[in-house]
Amino acid sequence: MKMSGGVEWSVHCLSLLASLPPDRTLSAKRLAEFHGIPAAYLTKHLQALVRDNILESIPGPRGGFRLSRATEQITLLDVVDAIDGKRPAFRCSEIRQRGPSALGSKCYRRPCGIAAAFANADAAWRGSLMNCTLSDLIAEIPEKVDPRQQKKSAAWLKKVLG
Amino acid sequence: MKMSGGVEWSVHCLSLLASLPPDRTLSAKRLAEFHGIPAAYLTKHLQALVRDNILESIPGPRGGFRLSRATEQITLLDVVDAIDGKRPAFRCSEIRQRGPSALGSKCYRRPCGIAAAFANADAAWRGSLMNCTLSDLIAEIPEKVDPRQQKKSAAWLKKVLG
DNA sequence: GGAGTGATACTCGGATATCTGGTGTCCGAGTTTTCGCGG
DNA sequence: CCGCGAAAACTCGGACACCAGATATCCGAGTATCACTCC
Repeated sequence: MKMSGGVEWSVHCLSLLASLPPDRTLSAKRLAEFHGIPAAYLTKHLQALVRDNILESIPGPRGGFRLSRATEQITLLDVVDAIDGKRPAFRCSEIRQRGPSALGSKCYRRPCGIAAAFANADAAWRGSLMNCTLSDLIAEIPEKVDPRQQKKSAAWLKKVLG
Repeated sequence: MKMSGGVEWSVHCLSLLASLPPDRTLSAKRLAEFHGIPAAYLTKHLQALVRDNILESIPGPRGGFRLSRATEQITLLDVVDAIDGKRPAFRCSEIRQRGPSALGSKCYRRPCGIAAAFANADAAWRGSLMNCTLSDLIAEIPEKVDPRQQKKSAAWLKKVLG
């Protein structure tokens, strides 16, 4: 079980986009350059974020992407749902309805106990992700990120925003 | 993000194995027949359970598989780890160490805040699975499974064990 | 009748194909900017 | 000097290859059983 690597890219990009002035944008090319990742593939994921109303895209020169909502209104769960899909990891294939001791389909109105247990775990996971907003992640940058890197990032931003 | 379908098969098989008398076994062929799933592929997953000391395998005629521990000592997390692997779904690729504003590798002793957030969610998920034992699942069978199916299962077991 | 022995049938176990989904890349549609020209 | 217009350059967006891991299968190694033979 592996989550798409695009989730990690997306969260880092959102964090960077949150640090630029209002109404300014960064193109997919710039975002990819900053993180050292392939631009074309990153674009694919950014489009998914646009579809879920997490980012806004501006076409043309001086265009690019910017946050569509306040950082407090963007949770990690939103990003995971947009990139990796909303379907749970465990999917009940109803094998209890197969085999020699199965009954008719009408006898299985109650959910399978095994599927329910995994649904609980999934809910706990989603709950944890839902409680972590982009704002929370940004708030802990000053204490967790090396000040020198913060300086370099700010300088890079100043240069490309020119 | 999708978990291996073998996890579902495994839990169902473990539940069935828990219901047979001590020192009796069921072969992979029988287990597959009961659940209506391909036997050869099921064998692959059962072998993984043997490797993690959840099942014991007996070779030869009248051989098969049986639980290696008490049902209270087998959690859903044990099964997931055995079948799907112990690696977390989110894997930090350390993209913070890449790009134009990165520093030397020695400056990243603290874990990435984003990875930490996902690690928390993963811990919540694992905690939920760890708290659900095979014994718990079996305990709720009488109230959740149609009595007719319980009858048919018992009859099938009696036949193949005969 | 009982014990020994060989063949047998059934089991697990690992090595081998196939296939879906994620990964990565490319080219086209659209829009804003910008440069040049004319008034 | 100012307004207009066309070309250009840069952007996003979706369509097209590639690759890894899961899915599915098969054949070989090993062992308890069973039948047969011999004592």
